[in-house]
Amino acid sequence: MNDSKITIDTVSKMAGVSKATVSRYLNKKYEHMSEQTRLHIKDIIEDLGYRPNIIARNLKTKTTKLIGVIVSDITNPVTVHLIKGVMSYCAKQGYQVITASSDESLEKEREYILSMVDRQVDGLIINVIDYNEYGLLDTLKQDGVNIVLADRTINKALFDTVTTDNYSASKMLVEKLYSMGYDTVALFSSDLLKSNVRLSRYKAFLAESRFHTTSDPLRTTYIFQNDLEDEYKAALQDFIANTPNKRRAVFASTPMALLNLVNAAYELHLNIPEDLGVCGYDNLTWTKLIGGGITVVEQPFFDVGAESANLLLRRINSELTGPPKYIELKSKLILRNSTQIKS
Amino acid sequence: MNDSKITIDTVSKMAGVSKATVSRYLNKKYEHMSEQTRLHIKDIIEDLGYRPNIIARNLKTKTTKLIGVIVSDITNPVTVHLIKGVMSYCAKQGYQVITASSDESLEKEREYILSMVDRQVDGLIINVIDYNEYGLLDTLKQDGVNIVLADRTINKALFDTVTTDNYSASKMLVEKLYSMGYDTVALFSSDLLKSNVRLSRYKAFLAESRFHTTSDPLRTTYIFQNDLEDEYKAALQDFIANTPNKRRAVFASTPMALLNLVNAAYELHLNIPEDLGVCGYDNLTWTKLIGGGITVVEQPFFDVGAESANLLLRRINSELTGPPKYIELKSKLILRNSTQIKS
DNA sequence: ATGAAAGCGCTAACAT
DNA sequence: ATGTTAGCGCTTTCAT
Repeated sequence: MNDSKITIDTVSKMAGVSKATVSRYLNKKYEHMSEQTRLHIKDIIEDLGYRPNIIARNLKTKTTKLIGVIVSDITNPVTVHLIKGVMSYCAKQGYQVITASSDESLEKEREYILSMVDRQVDGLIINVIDYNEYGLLDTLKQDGVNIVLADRTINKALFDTVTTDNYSASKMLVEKLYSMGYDTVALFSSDLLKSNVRLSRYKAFLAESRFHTTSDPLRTTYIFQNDLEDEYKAALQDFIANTPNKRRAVFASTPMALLNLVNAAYELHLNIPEDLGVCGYDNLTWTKLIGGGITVVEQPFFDVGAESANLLLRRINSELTGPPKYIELKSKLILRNSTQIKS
Repeated sequence: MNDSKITIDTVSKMAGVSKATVSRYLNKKYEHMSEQTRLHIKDIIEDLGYRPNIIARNLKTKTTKLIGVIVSDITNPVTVHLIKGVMSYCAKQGYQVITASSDESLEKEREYILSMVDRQVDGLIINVIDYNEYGLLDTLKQDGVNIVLADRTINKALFDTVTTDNYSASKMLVEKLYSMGYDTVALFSSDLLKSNVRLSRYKAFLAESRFHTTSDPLRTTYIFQNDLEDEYKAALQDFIANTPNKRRAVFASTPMALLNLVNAAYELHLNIPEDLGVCGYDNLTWTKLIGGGITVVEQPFFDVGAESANLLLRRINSELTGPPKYIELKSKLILRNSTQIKS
């Protein structure tokens, strides 16, 4: 590949020292080394343009400084920030990242995990498939593989986990809507069974709603199995029809629901925020601009990634021992025009 | 990590054969091997749950089955499809992908490239920083590193390149607008100097416009240095004011420009498509729904990634030799409501 | 059809 | 402060 002829042997001979000394230099073990030889080796290495063979080092040290990241869908805009967070933290610590997208397939997830373990990654950060049975992960853990779960959780007691405060952020959002003056709030959610993240938001909506209204919040809860445009339109029409003369808002608990909701409002010629308050997950680029800005919950996915990496590297270096950590990072509520109540 | 005690040696002893034979089995060199030993080794390996040490293999064979991908910005929604294309193709061929995002920094790009080369990746797919001076890439190429440039180009004559038909797709779009009945088309573009991709679209706009209108197309060309909302609003106002009683359309040549344009139209209470036809790059999720759907050019980024990987792997395996290939993949024009002319 | 043995390029005990 | 040496776990010639 590069001038693979130049090895540590070449350097040691050119420098007139042993391989061991060169190796010490490479690993910055300068303690018992004369400044003279250190400088000399430095020169030789630069002259030669020598670069150590990482593979040989890996074989010897049984550590690769490679972290495997498996995400459920790399195409999801928020996932990318998670990956970026991991990469950013890892880069600082001299680790590199190998990524794979399981595309919501358990089989692929399994395959990639095994393949990464075979490659001797020092640890794994996994954005698991929902309702993973985690048999494989459990086995790997027994074998001493370091694993951190990011965003989606399986079993807090078993695996280090970093996620966001879906429940409390959703509660806070609903609370905020009522306190700003809305008197009825609906939930628009994509299929609940697919994800416990969605489930948390759903539960938060129900729990918080009961503090603010006497009517059954289930009556303004709309779940969409297939995220079809028409379903949203019908649901929104229903909500409007059932809430005449009310100050109403809709909380869309996924980005897809939010986009469909905004579109339904547009098609029904409902003005945001005059006829309808709108808010939801996540802070995607378009939410800043459309409709004069849409109120959203922003999940700190970069931080989730970075914190996952932090946890993982500390486990790897045994700076962290003991039972699994469960870390819930705080989301941010971004108030925008779409929930500016106009009385 | 895993039961690293189990090596090829363990297997060979358990099976009562030599390491060489086991190695042959692992590499599927069954030609000169009795079915009996083959099956026997298979059993032993399964019983033991043995998995070969990839690092040791890499050291010996000087090949890692690892491909490095460096993108300029992993946060860019279209970039992700490129990565996915690479991963998908590589996975099929038994290669894995190591990714890094240079975040538009030449220094980071350089650092990641070197680090990947040190890791002995078998090849590199790079979505280069614009206006890269490519000195490093050139050197690496000399040293025999396989490199494919994806999306952004440097020098067709020097590097295998896979990109999209920015010029011709943009021309086609402008042509389409006029042939559908618009009589004046404006270009909204983010800063040109940052990217030759944008430059191609700009040139295409000018070239094609001259076929359809006698007025100077530069008069309806708006370039935004900073992508500020107000710049877009002012530009749009200007365009509207200068084109009374015209059937007008705007071509936004980047996703950012498109989003800002849609927002400006909204703020100025201009209806799409009644008052203004709108179209642009790229086919992001929100363009499907907002405004009843926005006409866009969809670049085949998944295919760009897959084709890049294809080219690279063929170079690696010497199935492809000779001068650099330059491949331009066709974009797709997706006509939607936003350019439905209403006379 | 299979085995023996050398060696990939590095690190780390152990010596000196 | 530096050198010697024995591997790490594979693959691959060369024998047989």
